[in-house]
Amino acid sequence: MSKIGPLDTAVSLDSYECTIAVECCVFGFQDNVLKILLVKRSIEPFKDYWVLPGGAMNEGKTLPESIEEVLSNLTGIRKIALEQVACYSNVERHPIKRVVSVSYYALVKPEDYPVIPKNYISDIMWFEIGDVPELGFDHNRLLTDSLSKLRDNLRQNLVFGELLPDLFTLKELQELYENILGERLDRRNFRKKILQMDLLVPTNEKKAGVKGGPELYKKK
Amino acid sequence: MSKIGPLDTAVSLDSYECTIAVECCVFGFQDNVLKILLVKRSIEPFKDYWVLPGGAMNEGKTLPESIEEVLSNLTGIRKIALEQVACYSNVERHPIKRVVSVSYYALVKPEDYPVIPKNYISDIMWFEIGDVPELGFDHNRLLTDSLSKLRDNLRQNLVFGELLPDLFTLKELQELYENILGERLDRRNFRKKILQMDLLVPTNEKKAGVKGGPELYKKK
DNA sequence: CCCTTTCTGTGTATAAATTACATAGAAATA
DNA sequence: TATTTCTATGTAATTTATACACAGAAAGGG
Repeated sequence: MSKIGPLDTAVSLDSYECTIAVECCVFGFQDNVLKILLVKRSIEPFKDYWVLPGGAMNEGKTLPESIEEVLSNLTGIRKIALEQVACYSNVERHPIKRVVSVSYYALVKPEDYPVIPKNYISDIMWFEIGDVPELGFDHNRLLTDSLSKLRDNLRQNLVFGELLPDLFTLKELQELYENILGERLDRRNFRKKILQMDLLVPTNEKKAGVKGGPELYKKK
Repeated sequence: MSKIGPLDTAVSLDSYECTIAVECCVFGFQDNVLKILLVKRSIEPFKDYWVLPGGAMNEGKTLPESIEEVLSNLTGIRKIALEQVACYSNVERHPIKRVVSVSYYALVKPEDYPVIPKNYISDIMWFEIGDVPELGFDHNRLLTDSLSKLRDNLRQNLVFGELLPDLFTLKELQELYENILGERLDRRNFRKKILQMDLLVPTNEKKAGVKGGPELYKKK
């Protein structure tokens, strides 16, 4: 095989190599607000800054597999649905070395995943979306982009992953929508629209402890 | 700085590194059909296969900058609007070494860019979207994904880049839409919808050589 | 136990957006 | 100049989205 030039599709054996990182916006829904899982770094750079959980892609693993591993190591979160958002390649986005990051988002039920800071993380916490501080690296940007993508997906389909319990009322679902989209919705129109999507099944059970005795639904 | 573990956001100085490639779906519109620019490889792997133009990300350049360089070297195409599509990381997607690819798409006027095969490319050609052969690597998949994204973008906004000349008739625009979306549209409804977007300006000029004397428009 | 509160569940009228569809006029061609 | 083939345009019908009010169910307090 002769010398390989820049036009060749990335086959050059001496082509420039670079660290690839995966970062994940883990969204949760708790106390009736949309939250995001952040971790606090105990090392430089950006020591004591909050950032999105993430880490380097591993040899022999795909990006989604690497994300799963990172999240599993950190939070016990496993087997969650991930959605790829974008790829970030600014040269100076990491102060020490060149890192290209691929971001994903995931939707989980916080109560299913008790979180404990491990490794080089000094703290881990769910933040309300409105209360997110200045993050390390360019992670505010990643979060903004992920939230936009989540909103788009929610508007177009009925995708809310594991943000709700298995059984939920239509009101709970509506509040989830309102929180993510950041706008209020009409109750009757929302019910009409959601039900005619034909993706929910009524269980004929009523939610206890709530006035009016609302019906519980589950995903089809 | 102490030893750095997997949870750290890609700061480890000895973290796994990997070649990153950029691949671009360059769409053009010619002879009234949507086309895609493909190049034929003259080296292994996938020698004599058609693939999307692409190449390794360069040290010190972002991904969009790297794409620009690759395309410029190959086709003279410069300063085009790029849209990021997705990132591909299957371990075995390149038969020789691990390569993670980030794909983009671009929309150009083929007549503006005479293409000549250079470097390790033995041929270069515009293919009709319906006539694309089996491509090297996983590039059929990349192409499919880019086309989906283009369709989505076209449906939602009025984005057709440089696929048309500066001045064009509404009929030409409609045919572009029909070609990309793969469906026929009603002429009157299309005109109504497009014009009320308020993104086109009439020029009060008529296109010569065409019966009916259709008005020429340009982008606002 | 009953009264009050607060939630659920439902329908209809209106407005807005989308779709279907036909004819008269302008430019080219023979 | 007659014919062909294209452009330009409006309206009615349908579908979709929005606004809105009241009766019944469960909980809580006295």
